[in-house]
Amino acid sequence: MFEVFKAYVLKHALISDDEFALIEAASRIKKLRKKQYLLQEGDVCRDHSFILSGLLRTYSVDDKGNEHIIRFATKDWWISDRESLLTGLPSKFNIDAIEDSTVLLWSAAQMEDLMDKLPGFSKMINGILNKSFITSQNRIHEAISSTAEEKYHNFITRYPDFALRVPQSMIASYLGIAPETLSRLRGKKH
Amino acid sequence: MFEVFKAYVLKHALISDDEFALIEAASRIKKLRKKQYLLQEGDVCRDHSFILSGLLRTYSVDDKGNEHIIRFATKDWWISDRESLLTGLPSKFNIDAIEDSTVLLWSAAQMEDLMDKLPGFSKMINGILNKSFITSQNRIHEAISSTAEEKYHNFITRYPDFALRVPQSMIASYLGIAPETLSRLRGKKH
DNA sequence: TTGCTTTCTTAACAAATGTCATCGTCCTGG
DNA sequence: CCAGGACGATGACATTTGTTAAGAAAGCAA
Repeated sequence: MFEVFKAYVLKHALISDDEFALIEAASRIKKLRKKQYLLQEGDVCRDHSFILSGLLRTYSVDDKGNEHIIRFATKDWWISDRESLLTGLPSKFNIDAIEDSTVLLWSAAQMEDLMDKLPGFSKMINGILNKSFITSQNRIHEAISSTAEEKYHNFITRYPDFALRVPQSMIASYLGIAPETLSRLRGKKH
Repeated sequence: MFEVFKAYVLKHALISDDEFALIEAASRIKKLRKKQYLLQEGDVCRDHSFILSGLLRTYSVDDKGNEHIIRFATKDWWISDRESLLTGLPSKFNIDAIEDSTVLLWSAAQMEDLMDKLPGFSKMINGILNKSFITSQNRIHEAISSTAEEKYHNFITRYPDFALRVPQSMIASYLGIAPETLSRLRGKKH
């Protein structure tokens, strides 16, 4: 399974076999069944996770019991609560598996160590962080400037795969609208 | 004016005087009058900017001429369009000065060079990027899970300074609501 | 299969927000 | 100093969205 990760890294950086050996030695593998938590609200997030297979989501639950999905993540994506990871404080978010999944884990300390020892790896990780930030900015832009219909259209255009693998109520949650509203939008002619 | 930047950096990293000399040599200073653009939609963003004084905003303008403010930024904050900076493609956003401002600039190439040569500086910049990403995630969370009233309340709590220096119509734009809606929310008792 | 759960749709109504227009105040540039 | 513009408040009305409830269709487990 580590091969999936290796193939991913080689798309972004030049890493030698010796370096991969270090990275692999510091990693753990974890299998998750559907609905299983990778991180639960109130716990401290201790690991960076890379998804080898499956589909996960990050979400919060409010006072009324409503779930709010911050993001979905699938093969070749990273997932964690960076805030909890950085501060060591309990997480506000849950991460769980929407489908049976497999992830690679590195503790914060291990990741820090790897990044100090392997500049190429560090540069890659920070490049990914930069792209993640850009994606976030664009999502914020969309959230404040688009109608619900536009948001939905953009979602299925940008993530056609998720649209097939995820129930519509979760898409509504991701977009910040009620599931009934999404159902109505879909019913309308364009 | 470079002293403002130096004081900021020393709060986050250990940088020697020699290193500061390098950083300063690569920088340019720019003064902006109120309403002056730092970046205009359609232009390529070429610089990382650090704000020495004043207040700026990043925003887009839609088909109907409505402005949507992605973020405000003031002294000791960085501002740029990271997407345009990374890709070299024209920016979707405008950045302009809400107050007379002064900024320090580094071109993308200069910044890259500095980060390669100065690991401590690089680590600091990436640490800031990490925090920016966390802030973005929290804003996304708020956008999809809070009412307009909660968003406004959070804004004035988190950024009391901006609430005083920025017209309410801009706050409304930042929150993604019509200025009339914000005016009504304010009119209501808490 | 059968029964249970999940998912999605639809309807009726309430609440929130947007749009358009008007008005008064402040303030600032000429 | 004055006039025009920016800013904010408010009202009337339209539109969108949330809420509650009910039911149909599909999937899943015993």
